[in-house]
Amino acid sequence: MNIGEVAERSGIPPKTIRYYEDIGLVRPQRSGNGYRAFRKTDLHKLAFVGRARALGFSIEDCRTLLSLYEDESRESAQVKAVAEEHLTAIDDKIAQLQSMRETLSHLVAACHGDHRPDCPILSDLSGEL
Amino acid sequence: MNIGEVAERSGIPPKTIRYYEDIGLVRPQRSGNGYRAFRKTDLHKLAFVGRARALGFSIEDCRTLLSLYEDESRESAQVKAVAEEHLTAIDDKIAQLQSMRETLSHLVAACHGDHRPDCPILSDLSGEL
DNA sequence: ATTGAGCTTCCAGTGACTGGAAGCCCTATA
DNA sequence: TATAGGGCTTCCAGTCACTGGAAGCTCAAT
Repeated sequence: MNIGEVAERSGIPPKTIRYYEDIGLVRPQRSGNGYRAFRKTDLHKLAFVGRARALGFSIEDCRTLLSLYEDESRESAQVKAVAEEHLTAIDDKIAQLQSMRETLSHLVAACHGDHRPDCPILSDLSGEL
Repeated sequence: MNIGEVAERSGIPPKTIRYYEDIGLVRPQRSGNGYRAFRKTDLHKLAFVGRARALGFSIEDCRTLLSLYEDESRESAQVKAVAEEHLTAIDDKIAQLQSMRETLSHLVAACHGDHRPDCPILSDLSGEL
């Protein structure tokens, strides 16, 4: 398979696939013409990474998860630990965003949003009490 | 004021303040010795940016908000528009994270997390049905 | 023979910093 | 007066995960 087909099948753009090769996530072979020659396992790996990325895992997490996936002597506890840590990070992020959302929505609601210059959003940002 | 004092008072690290000068957010004067000489208005601006950043506004948004703040002929509708757009972006982000959280938490709950290798997290990522 | 699509590499840019190195400036102490 | 330290300066490079673009090779079809 050439990169285009792999891109289509995995949903990952060619550029990104090349980048993943650069950083050693996949190691496709090469055909005589210099084109990358992907095997099924490469496609499989890329799809795996695509799904992990969609769940927000970092590239380093993906690397870890891939190696656990390929390690038959893994313990599921190792996988779970990675996932739980990521879940915690997601929760922290959500909490942070919700706190921003809270403040911001109050400010937006308080701003009349007309042609007049006075604005509680700017007042807040400028540190007025 | 030197950069250290401004950093302490605004809560923004010296490195970041220099960066903000680089990109033209603040334009402190210079003392004879080459040190940056911040006035009260510079400190005020930096604190403004610090609060805007804490609400998740991008640097470009901060630039816009600062210029609106300094523009006496602004209309509050302009400020509100920026804030509402950002609020929408935050909501999108939260929704995306919650969707990840949803999937991930189910997977984590389903993984027994012991010494055995079989793991529903890896199964899911590998595309098993 | 030529087009056009697809592939290759390499370089640069994104956002918003952050770390580090090399070196000047200022104050205090021995 | 020498020196030690801390603070300041600039510049370069790295972060994360791509993404865009340029120059050029390959391949299949016309």
